[in-house]
Amino acid sequence: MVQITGGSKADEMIEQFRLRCKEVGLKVTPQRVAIYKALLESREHPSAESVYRTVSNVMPSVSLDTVNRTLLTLAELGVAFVVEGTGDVRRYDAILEDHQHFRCIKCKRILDFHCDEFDNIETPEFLKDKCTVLRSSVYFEGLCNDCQGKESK
Amino acid sequence: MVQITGGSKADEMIEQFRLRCKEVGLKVTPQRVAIYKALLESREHPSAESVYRTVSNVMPSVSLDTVNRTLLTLAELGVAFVVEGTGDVRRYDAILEDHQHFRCIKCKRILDFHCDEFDNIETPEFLKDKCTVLRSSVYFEGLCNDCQGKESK
DNA sequence: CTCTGTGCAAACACTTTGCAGCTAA
DNA sequence: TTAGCTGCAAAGTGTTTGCACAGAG
Repeated sequence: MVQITGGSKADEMIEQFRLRCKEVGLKVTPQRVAIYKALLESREHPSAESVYRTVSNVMPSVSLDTVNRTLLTLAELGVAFVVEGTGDVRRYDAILEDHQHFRCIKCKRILDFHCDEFDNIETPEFLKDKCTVLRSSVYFEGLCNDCQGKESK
Repeated sequence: MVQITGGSKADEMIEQFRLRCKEVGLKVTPQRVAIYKALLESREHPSAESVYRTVSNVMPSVSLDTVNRTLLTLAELGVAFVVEGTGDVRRYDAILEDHQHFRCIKCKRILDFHCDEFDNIETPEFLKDKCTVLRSSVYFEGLCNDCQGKESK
């Protein structure tokens, strides 16, 4: 849906990425640029493995580890992010009643809360054409009070 | 949709669980009951490891594998579920503009879509007291058309 | 020239699988 | 009795860490 139009827009984003790196004091290595570019061009929320395969085509010497580390770096820089919830161990819930989740990105704790207005999110029509929605939820992410104060990474 | 109302009706829920097992032809083993009970009583969306520790207290002989398998079974039964997105490999996204995600629970693919009304989800006041929300999103889960037809589990 | 970033390999953490003995029905 | 479970151990997958060398600034 969201479209990155044309190649020039991508170039522009890569330029911004370079600036952002310098701003924070990170080196602009060919690997980082290639990985960011691959992520930008991917329309499928790739896993590290998937980005690795793409980057390997243009830079066969790159390692999966570098891809992993770089993607994490990109997320820290704020030029990319981790899709909500992914990367966590599996967690279960026996509460079947409507409720929403807040997840602390530091300690990984999940807080339940409930807000009537979020109970019946309507599935957009165009989504119904593409898939069968079984569950929908509103999801919040951030820092819980316990983790908020602590500066320890 | 199984609707269970009430709060301190753990025994009642366990009874329903027994019935549900029989209904589907699953044996009601002490392990299954203990694991379901532990999950019911936990208020923190536990991981398998966490449930395992709890159950170990009352049944030291259980294995982590059984806990893992049983939790998956509970999710299939519909008496519990996997918290949205958890258990997947980490996935990244370089699109910073507002958009929402649909995730196919079978092939794990993620579809982007965009719906204005979901862009500015307001954080409930009481949540603001408990944590600092950095991101909020509306999330849909189900089967994509490609997986829909296929009966292969 | 210096110090960060990279590639490699080993270590980890979590999950899944195969199998033999056990047990709920 | 017997099909379905469980416990154990091993294998699989994804992620992290430690280290020496390479290359960006």
